[in-house]
Amino acid sequence: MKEQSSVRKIYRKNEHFFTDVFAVVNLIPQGRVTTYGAIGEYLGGRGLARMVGWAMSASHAHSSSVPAHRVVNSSGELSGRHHFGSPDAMQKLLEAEGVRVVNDKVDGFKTLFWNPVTELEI
DNA sequence: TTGCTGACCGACG
DNA sequence: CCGTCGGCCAGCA
Repeated sequence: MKEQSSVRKIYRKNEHFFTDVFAVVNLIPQGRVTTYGAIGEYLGGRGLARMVGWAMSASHAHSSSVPAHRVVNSSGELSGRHHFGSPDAMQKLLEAEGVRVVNDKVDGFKTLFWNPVTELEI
């Protein structure tokens, strides 16, 4: 039984997806980071990572405070830094929370990684 | 409809 | 570490 696929159907052409992505991102604790894939996995299963990235680009227009800087790729790299106005804005936001960034990569990514799938367990 | 493109991911060589 | 490939899904020409 693949409950994942049934969950995924819910998000097919469903605006709800954006809202849920923003909701999860808002749950990321200060000084912690998560990944596009983890959020996608939590919401509907594998393969939604690109959708999450897509939603994040929309978060800019959403104007409400979505801590998008706490979302990095699976390698801990700041792949979305070019969408923050200036190329180093994302890094500065992270460093302001005590997250060290070296070479566009989160230092101690594994330790700081906040996984909604296991942390939320819903 | 096809065929790209994307703030992605994992496997493989 | 690097490049490639297949998978995922929405939007657009």
